Amino acid sequence: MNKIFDSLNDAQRTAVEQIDGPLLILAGAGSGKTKTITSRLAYLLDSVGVPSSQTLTLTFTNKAAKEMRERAMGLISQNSYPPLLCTFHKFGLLFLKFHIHLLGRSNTFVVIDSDDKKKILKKINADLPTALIASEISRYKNSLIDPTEAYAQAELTNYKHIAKIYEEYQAYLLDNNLVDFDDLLCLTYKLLDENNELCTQTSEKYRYIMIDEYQDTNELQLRLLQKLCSTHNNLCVVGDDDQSIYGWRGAHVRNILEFDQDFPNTTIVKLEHNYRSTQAILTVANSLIEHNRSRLGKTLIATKTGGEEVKVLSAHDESEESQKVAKEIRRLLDSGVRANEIAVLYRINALSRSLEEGLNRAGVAYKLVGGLRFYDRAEVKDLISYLRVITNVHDNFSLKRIINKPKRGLGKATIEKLELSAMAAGKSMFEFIDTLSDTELESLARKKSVGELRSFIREIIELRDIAEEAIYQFIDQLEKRFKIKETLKGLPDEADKISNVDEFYGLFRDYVKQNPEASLAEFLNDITLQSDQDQVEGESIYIMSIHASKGLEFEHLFVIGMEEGFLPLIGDGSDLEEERRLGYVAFTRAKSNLTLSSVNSRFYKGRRTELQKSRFINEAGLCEGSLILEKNTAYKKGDLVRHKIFGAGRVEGVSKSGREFKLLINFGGNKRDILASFVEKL
DNA sequence: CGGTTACCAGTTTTT
DNA sequence: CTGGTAACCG
Repeated sequence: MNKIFDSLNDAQRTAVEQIDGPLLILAGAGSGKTKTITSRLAYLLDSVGVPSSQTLTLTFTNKAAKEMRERAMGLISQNSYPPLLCTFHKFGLLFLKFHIHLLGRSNTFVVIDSDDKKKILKKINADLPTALIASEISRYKNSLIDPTEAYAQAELTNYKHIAKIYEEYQAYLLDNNLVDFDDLLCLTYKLLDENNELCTQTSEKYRYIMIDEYQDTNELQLRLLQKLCSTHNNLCVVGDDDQSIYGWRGAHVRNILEFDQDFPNTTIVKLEHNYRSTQAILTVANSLIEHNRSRLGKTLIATKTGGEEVKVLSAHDESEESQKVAKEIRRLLDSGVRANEIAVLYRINALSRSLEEGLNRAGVAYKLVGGLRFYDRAEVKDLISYLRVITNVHDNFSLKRIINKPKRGLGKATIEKLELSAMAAGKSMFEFIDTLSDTELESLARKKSVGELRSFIREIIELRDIAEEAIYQFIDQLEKRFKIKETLKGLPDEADKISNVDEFYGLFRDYVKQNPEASLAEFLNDITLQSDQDQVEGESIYIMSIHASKGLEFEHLFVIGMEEGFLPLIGDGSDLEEERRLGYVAFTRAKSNLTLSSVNSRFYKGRRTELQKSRFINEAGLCEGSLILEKNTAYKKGDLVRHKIFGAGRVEGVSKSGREFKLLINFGGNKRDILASFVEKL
């Protein structure tokens, strides 16, 4: 009990103790959000005596779930059974495993990822871009609109077309017993919505529900939560409206802004004490975010006073920018700062290239966070397809991916032919090929391929038996039979690919060791819901997009590309307030040092563009040359100066005029622009 | 079938 | 300038 409360401040403690009814915890950046949520869970179990099986804690990412679980387990007394703490999607998966039969479907379904989804869509439609259709279908599902409704409400022919594709896509999923990510949530909702008894029963089972990062929830998630707490309304959500940066992905900031309207009698607790950043950094972050109109309003209060001023660095172009940043980083490293305490952030990934060049030239090792995810790499997806076919030979989709890997002399046309004939015969491709005689097969494929196909079929069947009877031998047998690594030889980035394959093999072996009873199918569904968890440590600095930095913190932080058009990024669908929140998220990652940089021109999309400084620099209360590196003559806002005629004044702004600095000076209410050479520092 | 070249579009990204 | 895909020959 004391263990839980000892290190909490008053607001955190209030949040922990308020257990009944809706509770909104507005947790500012660095305010001890995870500590509060995990303490609350421990309090529920240990002090209130709620059985752990009656709690449900949901997060967005596996990483957050894992971190929270670890921290909660450290607080909870040993004798309680671990509470359910997982991602929204994992919860959906578990729920569907138990209840999907109520929709007339089998619980042997397979979860497909967005890549699979796009491939299916591409097959269905040739003309419209699949990315667009994928996101439209996702939008429909998240608004609980089925294909029939989508068609009915579509006015433009293009949308009718999309609705039609949506219908075919759904039929395809149903035929192959597949579910996509959105289905995990919308089918769960559907079950709860259509079965009152199940809804009541489920709500009564989870009497205390907590949601992390509530500002990232969408409409469907809100409605799902309303079902889940329909019998008790014991819903505690934690989030920060100022850190809502996923609007473009369907997150509704309104969910957090209007939480008390969705759940009447809400208690609101604000966590405004920031334990991460210095006062100097928080002043800048607060000043920026205050320019947003739609926010609940809170101000971060520093617990670390003082701190170095936020620096603004300007450069002529991206190569000078990265050179300057790299030089600063080099200096930090030379002064004994550990590499993993340094990070560089940017709004768009395209900015990483010049940065990487600069870092390489300065000999600074870096780790790029984000980029292509492990499970999305082609060679890893191939392996997954092998595993999927082995668990389910009827999976035509995965079969097509690997049937010619390694090459078996089958081209697009042959595969198409096989598929169509199989369809006509009412069989899956695997089954079809298996039941055909050699002569029949020869009429569909090259003679040379027939033998290859036969052995492919045989190996798959044998591997299926091995998976069932001796799963610990499975990986070795898979590699032995299909020579996966060998076929990667000679390809570009051969070493990387092979090491990814080895990594996958290792992951599989670990999984088998840890879950000896699990089947291949369970392994597959688990990894589909998993993102990159690699948090490689080592002596290198981090570079990543602002989005990827959410939830992280760094002692020394650089934010590059502070220009109009890059941050804020301007384009269709861009939202200035969300861009400002991105700036806020970026700034609040810094613990003791923050440096912003901007350039006069940047090479982007094949052309050089002249750029203006980001308005966010001004909004943050910084001005050009707030503190310019490498120039000891620079003035910054707040400096006292003396002019021969006007006397003493205070600097309010600094800008550049040719090679000189122009200062905006306030001489007792009289403001004037004056070149720096005409004044002296006091 | 499989490798080549032409062409196009081009934020942010988890599950 | 990139990277990814579609169309095109050997």
